[in-house]
Amino acid sequence: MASPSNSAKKQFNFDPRKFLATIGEGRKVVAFPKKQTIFTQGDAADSVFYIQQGKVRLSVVSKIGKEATLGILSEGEFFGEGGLAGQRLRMGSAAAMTDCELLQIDKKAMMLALHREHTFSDLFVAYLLARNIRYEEDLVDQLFNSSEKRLARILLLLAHFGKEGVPETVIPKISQETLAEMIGTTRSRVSFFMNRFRKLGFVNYGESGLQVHSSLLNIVLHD
Amino acid sequence: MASPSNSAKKQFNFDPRKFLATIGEGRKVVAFPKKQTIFTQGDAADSVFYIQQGKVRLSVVSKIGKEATLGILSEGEFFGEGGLAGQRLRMGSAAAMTDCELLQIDKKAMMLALHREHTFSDLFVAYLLARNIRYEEDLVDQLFNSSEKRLARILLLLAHFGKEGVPETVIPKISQETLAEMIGTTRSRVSFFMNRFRKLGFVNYGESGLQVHSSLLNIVLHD
DNA sequence: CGGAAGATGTTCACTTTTGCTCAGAATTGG
DNA sequence: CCAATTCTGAGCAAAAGTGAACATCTTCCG
Repeated sequence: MASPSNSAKKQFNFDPRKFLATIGEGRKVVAFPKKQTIFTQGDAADSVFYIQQGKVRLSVVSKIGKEATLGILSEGEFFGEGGLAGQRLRMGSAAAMTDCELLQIDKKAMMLALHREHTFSDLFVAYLLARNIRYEEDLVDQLFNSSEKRLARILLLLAHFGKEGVPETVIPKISQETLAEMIGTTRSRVSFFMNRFRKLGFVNYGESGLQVHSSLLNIVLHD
Repeated sequence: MASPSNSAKKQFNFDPRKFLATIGEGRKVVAFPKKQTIFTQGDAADSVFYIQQGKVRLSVVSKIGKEATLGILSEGEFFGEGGLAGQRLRMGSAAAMTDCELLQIDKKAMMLALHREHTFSDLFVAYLLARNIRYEEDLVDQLFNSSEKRLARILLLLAHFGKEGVPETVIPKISQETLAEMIGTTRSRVSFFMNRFRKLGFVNYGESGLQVHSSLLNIVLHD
């Protein structure tokens, strides 16, 4: 999975941050400590965020209180862009998973910049395309696969597979609860499959966190 | 659900087709009769389509041959835009559900136009935002709801609810098979729920096709 | 250090869903 | 018009997933 910032660089060969800086008034750098809420479902949707540092979790709560996690975003990604499409209110919540440094851009300033700056517009289009692809893949995954496969896929994605063949450490702390919310199942199910994966040698709990072995791909790829 | 073309018009106040016409070389109008394949999973992804007339179904086939329907698109929507984000091959298939008139735009021409024409770029961004929102909603629906609720939601969306309070006729022909592929369940399940909905008076098979009553919303909204 | 709060591992009775199969209805194309 | 498909409604056993409970483990702090 190419991250949006990477694909933007690859295709257009420039650094997003440089162009974001040219927006001028209507933007500001904001810091959020770990666990802090950035915005909540129901807030006014009058700005867009760009992640300079850290990880952000997007989630939604259903009428009956069930929670779902839509994604975990990292450096170089945008979020909260629903307002640009006319949504008045936030349809979900965003929270800092680590200490974060974000660029908060007013909706107005963002729309002006998109209309004025070719390169910025190119960047944002590249981001939206990448995000579309990711949502589409997540949806396909939900339509096709069992919860065991969905869990395996999310673990591989979180481990940044595809960079090197080397087993890489997953984001140090991610609870089974959050994993369950991402794949749409219960925590006890996640616990059950995690133990199975461990017994089969696909993952292991090292001191530096959870390690994912590429052989886990077998679960995803098999039939 | 606002269709992309509507939201583009609402926000930017212009007609997409006018600007698409300015692309010049690198685009052509193509017609597809009902049921014809437009492109197939695995084809080279070297162009983007814009729907001028008709309805198009996007689908994906899994390794084991299961099929999923990702969406049914209408006039004013783009599809096949994955290539713009660097995808070399089509990740799914597209087929005409009705006789269609499409605008096929070369990837190169599209990227040039996006970079050159402010208004075209604005239009495309609006489309991508709308599409993102729709995918996000579909994903949330999958994460939260049972197949019964997912079916009810899809029926309401297909019936264009929100336009008038009037019960509207669903797209004349949509098989239970396709419905099943859209919500990620089996056809027999769809059959079961459709009968239940009918017995409860939420839908009925009129001579003009399937009619959806707004009371079906109760199924979606009730805990 | 010692709670308190948060994670995790496990179990278990229930529900829901799947994956068939089969037979009748509705459509479609000669 | 008939024959061949393609839909549809049903039923059922097996599989998967749910929700809640409860007993450890860990971590975090005062």
